[in-house]
Amino acid sequence: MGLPRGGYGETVPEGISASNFIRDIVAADRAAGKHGGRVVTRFPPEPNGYLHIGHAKSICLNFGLAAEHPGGVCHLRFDDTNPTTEDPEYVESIQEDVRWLGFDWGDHLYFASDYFERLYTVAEHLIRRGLAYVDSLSADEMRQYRGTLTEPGKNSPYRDRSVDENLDLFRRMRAGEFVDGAHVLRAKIDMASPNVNLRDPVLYRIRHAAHYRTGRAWPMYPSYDFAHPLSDAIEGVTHSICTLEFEDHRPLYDWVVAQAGTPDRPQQIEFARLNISHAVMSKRKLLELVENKQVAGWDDPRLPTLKGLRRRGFTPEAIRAFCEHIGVSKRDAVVEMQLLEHFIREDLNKQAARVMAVLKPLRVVIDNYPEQTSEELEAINNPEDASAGTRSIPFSRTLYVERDDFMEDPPKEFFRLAPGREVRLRYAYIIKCVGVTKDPGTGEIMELHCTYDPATKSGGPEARRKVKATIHWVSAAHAVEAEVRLYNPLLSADLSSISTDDDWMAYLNPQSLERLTGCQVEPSLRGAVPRSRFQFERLGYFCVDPDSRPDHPVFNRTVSLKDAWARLDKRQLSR
RNA sequence: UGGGGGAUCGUCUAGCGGUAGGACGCCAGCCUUUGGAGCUGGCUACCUAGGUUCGAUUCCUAGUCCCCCAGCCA
Repeated sequence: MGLPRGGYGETVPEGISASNFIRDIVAADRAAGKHGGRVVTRFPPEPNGYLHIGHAKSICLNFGLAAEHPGGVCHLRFDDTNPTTEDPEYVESIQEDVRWLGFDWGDHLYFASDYFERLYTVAEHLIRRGLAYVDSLSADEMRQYRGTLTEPGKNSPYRDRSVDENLDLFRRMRAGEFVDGAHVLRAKIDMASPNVNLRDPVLYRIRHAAHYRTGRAWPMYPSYDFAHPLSDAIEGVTHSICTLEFEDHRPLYDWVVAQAGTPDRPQQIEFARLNISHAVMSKRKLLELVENKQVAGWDDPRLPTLKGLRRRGFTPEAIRAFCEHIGVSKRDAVVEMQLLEHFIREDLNKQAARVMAVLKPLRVVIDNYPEQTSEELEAINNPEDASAGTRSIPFSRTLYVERDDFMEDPPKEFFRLAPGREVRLRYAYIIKCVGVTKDPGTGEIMELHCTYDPATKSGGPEARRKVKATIHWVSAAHAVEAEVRLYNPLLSADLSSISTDDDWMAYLNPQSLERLTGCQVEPSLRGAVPRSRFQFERLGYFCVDPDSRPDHPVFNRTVSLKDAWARLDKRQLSR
């Protein structure tokens, strides 16, 4: 399996690529020899936050496109044109996340801030050609002059300043002679345009702020609408792929790109951003969650950030498969969380070693099993992968089973353990429940007494005897105590269905995190390394959290197994 | 009421004038020492109304609904 790469000359066939409208455009352009037959894309984050799965869609699209075409390249460019929001921490984090996802930009790491001098030159060029002017309206006044969606704007009184005056003012802006907000550089396009983005957009604003890379070298900074198209042009990007909200910036993009003076002009193509049901995706809301301590941080496993998903136990392969599967279109879409879960289950089913872990332990004593002794049983590590081999697990007189696997008065659809009933202990024996010990005060079930049938041992003479259910267990004396964190949807409703955005926090699911302590896991899990992934048989996929310590293992549930019993249980069961 | 986009199973998506396909999900069954996985079968869709055409999801016209835009954010 080849990993998608951004370097020249590398092709990557990874699975089957479904067609989408952007793939079609790029392929057609290439076939037609447009852009000299090159394919150059870019992933252009602003380093002002952490990446989430929505970014993964864009990353997969851009790097994927480059990888699909011989000689294709995908750049990683930081669009760092706003010093007040950006931080090198994010630059690091974003690179780490893109790499973790499995992509490689090779030598093609760029920063818009590296182009500041060149951008400045283009701006002066625009001024000389009468295509840009220094405006001295206040922000408030500018808003008024801009008009509204239905009324045209009107020209600023400064719009007709001479080239010389503009040049002088602009140079003094650069020299730092003016305070923030005193002037801006605007493109001279059309204040009456029905597209408000064309009503003389701001190209430069004065901002006496230190930039994390250029420091105090610049007292003014280019806006996105100016820096982005030019950066694309400078880098020789052929296809500049962005999200739908930039659709009506495209005429401006083209206008700016035409000023770059580059032999080839990049083309902007827009697609719909990713939404996932019951997930918090907006930067603002994620920040709110983190700042209000509703979650443990940006890597909280309940968050759709790449760091959160990684800590949750997701694999890059599953995320890439998901991104490939959801496709690319221009419709506002909400993908169901179940689809993401499907892809992580599919991947982990193939990869993850099976182990036994009891989350809510109920003590079981096998009355007819000898005391002070134990035996080793052989267990299969992964039925999907014979090469994963086997391991041995200890069995003894006192065990733990899942409390949910016993019912004193079960409905007929329940075929696990109950008084007088038999079940198989996975890889061990068939046992029969012969007694229930309860707390005399509370009536709570404290312990089960069972008998075992030695002939039913796995591999033994009656091993093939059928019982209705097989349950997991651990030997009490050998088990390792662990903490297990279960995650449920962060939101109890779909944000897209909520009318007012203000009180979205009211929809936070108070049960989104369940911390289980006193769990009992099989001894092979002792010392499991952080981030390693397992299937806890019959329960789900779990990974070792970085919070784990040798004496205190902590597991995160990545996703539960599909559970036919849980489905039955939801419908009202007949007793 | 300006401009730019978008409407196909419950969800995501394919289709490019010729029987509307796939995936998730759901349902039923088989299998099973994970009520997992796997296997088999089934379920449900072209926003509306006109028109063009032998034939329209596709082309045309008129509507309807949804999203985005009035930062010196990106």
